[in-house]
Amino acid sequence: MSKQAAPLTLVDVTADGFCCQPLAQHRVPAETAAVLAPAFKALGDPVRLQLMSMIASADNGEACVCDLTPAFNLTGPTISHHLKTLREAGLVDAERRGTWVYYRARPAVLRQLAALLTVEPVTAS
Amino acid sequence: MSKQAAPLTLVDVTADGFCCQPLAQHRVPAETAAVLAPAFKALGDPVRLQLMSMIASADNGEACVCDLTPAFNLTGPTISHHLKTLREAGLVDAERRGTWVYYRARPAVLRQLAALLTVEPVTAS
DNA sequence: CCACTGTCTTGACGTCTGTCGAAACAGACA
DNA sequence: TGTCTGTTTCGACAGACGTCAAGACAGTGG
Repeated sequence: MSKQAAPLTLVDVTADGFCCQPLAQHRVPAETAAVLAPAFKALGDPVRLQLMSMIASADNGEACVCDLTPAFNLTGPTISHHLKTLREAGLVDAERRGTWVYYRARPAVLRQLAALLTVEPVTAS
Repeated sequence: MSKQAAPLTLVDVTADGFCCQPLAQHRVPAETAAVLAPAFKALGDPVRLQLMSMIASADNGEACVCDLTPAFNLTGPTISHHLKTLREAGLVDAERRGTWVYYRARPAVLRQLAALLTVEPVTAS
């Protein structure tokens, strides 16, 4: 993992306009790559990709852990670990309301990742 | 890594229309997640993200290993390993022409990943 | 045919990751 | 207060990953 021994400073990928020249138009600088790669890495696990989708597509924009966990054949701690990974990657926010904890997606970050991957319509080689 | 012990069958993510309902609109099924997650994982390393960008943004659409390697403080084998990862994830194609090997991006796959991450403009909650 | 250059594969090493069980923590309710 | 339910943290383990050095392979040019 490319010496990411850094403390994982919870980089603020949220700030709109941080980056996101389309990857195919301008070469991504090392600094930007170091910041964005963890977000892609967080989505690089099938369980987390589904979790992210379940949270982002939830009716009221948020999903309870109690709804998420039963959807997988995994233990509570494992789901909690994956959610922590998504949280540390800046992809979701967590909020405790009474007994349950609710997770909410951060659309700005998703938009940035999408913008980075955007490719011209056809380019016709 | 979530039992991805599967042989990594070089899934044909290329076929347009394979997937890619926006992640935030419809819950991603497990099957789709299993196919797409490796692509995100491949982009989850700063070096590979830069390699991908250098290849995708290259002038004639392709980049020679001889141009890629000197851009990093890494040995040839290491770069080769990362390129193999991108290849196995279906993100790039390789072609040998004479002495040099050229890598070329696969825009269709990038478009699919971008589509998956696409979020409504603002949603205004 | 034989060197030489460029690229890839192999083998090895330390680190990180995904998973679980057990235990700790936070709120709700009686 | 005490107990119960839901969630996270801790400790541990097998397996995967990133990196390199050494060797193998492919093409070029003498």
